[in-house]
Amino acid sequence: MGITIKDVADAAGVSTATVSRALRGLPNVDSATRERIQRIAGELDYVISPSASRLASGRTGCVAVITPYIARWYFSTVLSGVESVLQSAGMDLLLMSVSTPDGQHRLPPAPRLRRRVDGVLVIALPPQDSQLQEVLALGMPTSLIGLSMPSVPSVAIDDVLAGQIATQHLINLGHERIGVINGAPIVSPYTAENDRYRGFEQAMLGAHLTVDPMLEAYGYFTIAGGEQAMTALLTQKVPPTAVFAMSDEMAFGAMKAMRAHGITPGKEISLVGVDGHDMSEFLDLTTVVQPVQDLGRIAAEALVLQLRSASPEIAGESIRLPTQLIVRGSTSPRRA
Amino acid sequence: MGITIKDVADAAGVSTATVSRALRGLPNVDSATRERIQRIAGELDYVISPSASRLASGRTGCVAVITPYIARWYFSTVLSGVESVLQSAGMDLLLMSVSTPDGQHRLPPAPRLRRRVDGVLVIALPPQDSQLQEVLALGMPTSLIGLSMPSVPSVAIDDVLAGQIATQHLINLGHERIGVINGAPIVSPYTAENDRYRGFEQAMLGAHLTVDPMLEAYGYFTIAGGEQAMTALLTQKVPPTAVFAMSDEMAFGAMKAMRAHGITPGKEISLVGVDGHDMSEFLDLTTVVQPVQDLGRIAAEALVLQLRSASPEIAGESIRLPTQLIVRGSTSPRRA
DNA sequence: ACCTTTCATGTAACCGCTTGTGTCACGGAG
DNA sequence: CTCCGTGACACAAGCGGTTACATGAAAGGT
Repeated sequence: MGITIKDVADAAGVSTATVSRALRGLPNVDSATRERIQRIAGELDYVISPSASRLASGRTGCVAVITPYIARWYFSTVLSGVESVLQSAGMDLLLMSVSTPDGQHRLPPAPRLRRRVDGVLVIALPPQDSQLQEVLALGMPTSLIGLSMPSVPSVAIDDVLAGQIATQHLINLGHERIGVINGAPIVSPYTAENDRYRGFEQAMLGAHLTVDPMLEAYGYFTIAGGEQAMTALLTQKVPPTAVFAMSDEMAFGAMKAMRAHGITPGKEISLVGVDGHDMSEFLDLTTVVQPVQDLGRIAAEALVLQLRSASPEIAGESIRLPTQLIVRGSTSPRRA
Repeated sequence: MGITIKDVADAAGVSTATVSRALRGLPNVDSATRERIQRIAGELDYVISPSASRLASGRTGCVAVITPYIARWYFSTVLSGVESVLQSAGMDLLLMSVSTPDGQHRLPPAPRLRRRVDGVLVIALPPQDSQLQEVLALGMPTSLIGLSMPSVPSVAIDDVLAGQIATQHLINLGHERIGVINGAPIVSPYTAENDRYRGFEQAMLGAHLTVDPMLEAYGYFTIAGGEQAMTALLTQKVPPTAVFAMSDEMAFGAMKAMRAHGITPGKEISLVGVDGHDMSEFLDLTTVVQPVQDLGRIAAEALVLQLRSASPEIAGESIRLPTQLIVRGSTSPRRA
């Protein structure tokens, strides 16, 4: 139905091989010939057939992005960074979510990746996740975003440090009874929340403060989760004077719970989050900002580079991006 | 390198044609043969090569989603609905943003669609957008989300009605000087903001209230845009007693501006938005909720249906989804 | 002046699957 | 007992590129 490479070849009076070389910028094509072919291809409005090209060359020019959520701030922001790079690189971005919008598990994406993409980018899937394991077992170029894992290239922040910075900020303000709003207590190393928690512990220990298990609460990484956890903390006999929430969205939920209890964040109780969520400025939340979009961007760049160089086993290195504490109204010195 | 259909055929002692038919559930295959082939394919861990299949059949099994933004709430939420459906339908989702994360224009996506996807889903691109025009000119099955346009199938809410409902709510509360925070004043029909504005006008006229141009302000569809617009309204000699913001994010910005002026939303000035943003409950914003995820879901379902039935010219109908006013603390009766 | 490179291009064999067209055996109708 | 319809498969021609290899002419070395 469409115009094929043969039509272009005939119109230019050359063979399809030459057209193929000319259009892809390969060497050994006379520049005059190349230009003529390009012109004719343009006039004919010729577009290469990806399927045919892929079949013949073995390369798909596709990268899959696998993510647990699409509609959450962190994930969509990473995604936008990834998309930006892949698009400029001329690669197709296949989006696959690991779970339904309702949070239910779905068919594992791994089988759908085989022979379909050249590389995979995985956003914040915990190392022990079975879906992630299957993807890694495919043995194709893969890098992780927002999570580090031994022997797999990744782009992430130093979560231990982030937790440390957030906690140290509260300590510097004179707080001693510091609570934590954490994700579900999964027994797994290498997750962001566990690293942040370790940073918290280190800061506390460094300041000779005790980590009180009574001041820890758990919930989902959502507003509702944070709200629930904060409510639990507030119903303690002696609530904390400051709280470290593992994410900004949890911190928002914590704010909501505080308000419901007549407490103003940054007055009676200080609150610090992690993320640098779009809304954090608006809500005057002190937070450890991470360069979320850059996470995606840099991971995509590294992957593209790896695919281009066709170095199969030179798995890229892991990259750590810096974070930054932004102090706002939700934290203040401990009241006397 | 991988296992091909030929390997399966040899192992099963049949021809590749039979394997192809058996694996795709086509008729005229003995059920015993089919099962044997399926079993062998499973044992061999055979996966069909998409490129080859696409080349031979002419169908790609891909749908492109074109969106102006990825990281904004509305767009990522629509996207999650779309992805959910496409994934269950076994179709690949190609994500393409029309602009960079910084908002700069990018190479038009249309050329990259040809021969690459079977259908296109476009999220909230205004009808006069050149990129949209190019996509439509491709003549492939396309449907629009969040925007209606004559002769192109779409899934959207009734934006006129949404504007009317929001405004009527303010009118019912006794407000007469009602301001509007609108998007940039583009001269184009069919955009969501223009329709919402028309709904606003209709409600005002229906209540015999005058639409005061001095009470209209413009800004981007972001927090910053809303903040800026609200600031403009607040510096009027006689500010409005109520404001209709075209989106929740603009309303958030308006709240920010109000606070900066020592005004509490819902007390001195009432505020209503449109969207049902995740944060609207948290911020106690009255809003006209639209089923954003369903927008994407239903559009994707319609497109899949159309592609399946292979009815090329039966462009699906346009679908209107309902909205719902949720009254919260940001609106209250006009003060005496 | 002759032989070897080098460069531009043509030839043709795939890449792995789909599908229209045959072929053959079987079974019921005449 | 022959004829024909039908179901189950096999055959083979594409689908539209890519690429190793062949070819021939021009350029360069001795």
